[in-house]
Amino acid sequence: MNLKLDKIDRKILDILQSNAKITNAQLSKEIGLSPAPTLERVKKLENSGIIKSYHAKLDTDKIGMGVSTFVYVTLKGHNKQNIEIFLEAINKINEVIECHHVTGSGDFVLKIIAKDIASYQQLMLEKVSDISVVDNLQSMVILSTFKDSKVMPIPE
Amino acid sequence: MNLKLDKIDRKILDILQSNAKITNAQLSKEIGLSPAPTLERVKKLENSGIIKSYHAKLDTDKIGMGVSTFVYVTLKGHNKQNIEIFLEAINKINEVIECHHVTGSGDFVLKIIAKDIASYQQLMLEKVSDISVVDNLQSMVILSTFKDSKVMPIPE
DNA sequence: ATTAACTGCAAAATATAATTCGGCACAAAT
DNA sequence: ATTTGTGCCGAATTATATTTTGCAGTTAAT
Repeated sequence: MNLKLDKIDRKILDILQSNAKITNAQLSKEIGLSPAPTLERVKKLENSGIIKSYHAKLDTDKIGMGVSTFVYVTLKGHNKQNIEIFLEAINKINEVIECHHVTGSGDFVLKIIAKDIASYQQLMLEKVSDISVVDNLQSMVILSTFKDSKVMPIPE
Repeated sequence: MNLKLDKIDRKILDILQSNAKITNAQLSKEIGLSPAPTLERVKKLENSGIIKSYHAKLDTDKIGMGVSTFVYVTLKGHNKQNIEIFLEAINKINEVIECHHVTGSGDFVLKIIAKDIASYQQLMLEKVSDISVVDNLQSMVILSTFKDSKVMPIPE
């Protein structure tokens, strides 16, 4: 599978990142090709795994999930077994929508969403703090989000 | 506009969050309705703003953006004007894909992607550190991402 | 209770879009 | 020069979305 991306491919990726629901006909116009080769390129990008998936983005306030937070987690020991225990527990919690292993004094960064502060507190107390290998938690509540672009720049 | 979501709406949102490219026919099967009312519901969800947009998710490694980081930013003053100066500068940097105003001793959390560590360093030195109102920066490199679900739970 | 208005649904008809196919042009290799 | 491969286009075909019509259940007003 050839992964080299030309200018047109990058344009396609740009457009599909910001609007996945565009029709192939419209996409082909915007990149300056006819529908057939446009579709061919999109399929190639999908099959090669460059495009991993397509997702609907929801309004968190409107679905009643008004509270979003980042949580910095430190584990009791940084060994492999503890990490596995932690990840397994985290995977079961739907409100944890992101989990990243990071460098720095802490170990993990989580992104968590909740209905409100009360249910956030409950979630943290009952589910997250409760994970045996968790040593320390530091929460930051997101007051507002100014950028959440979903469009990554693509290097040449 | 009525924003009340019933069980079927929530199921639709669940499915579209994890797979936005499903056909209406298939979606209608999975929720147990015929295509017509299914489409009607999806359109309602779109028009009411509950579904904000649709996005392709790319493989960061395959597009050559292997480095992702969280950056914790403290401004020199927490006043409105400084925040505006900061946000304006941040908005121009494509590699900054997220920017959240958060509680805590610092002010903002950024998510930044870059080709590699070298270009990340260059980006930080030349563009981010350079913003006049930035006081302190603390970077955490993402070693690996275990969860990035794109599917938020929806309360009843 | 009876009617009217509304809502959500299904089935079929229609419109739109995706996909496939055949062939042409250019480029690289022999 | 000839072959081979790649990428493109236009047209035909197939699949899908969308609209329309009408029916049934629910609610509200008379």
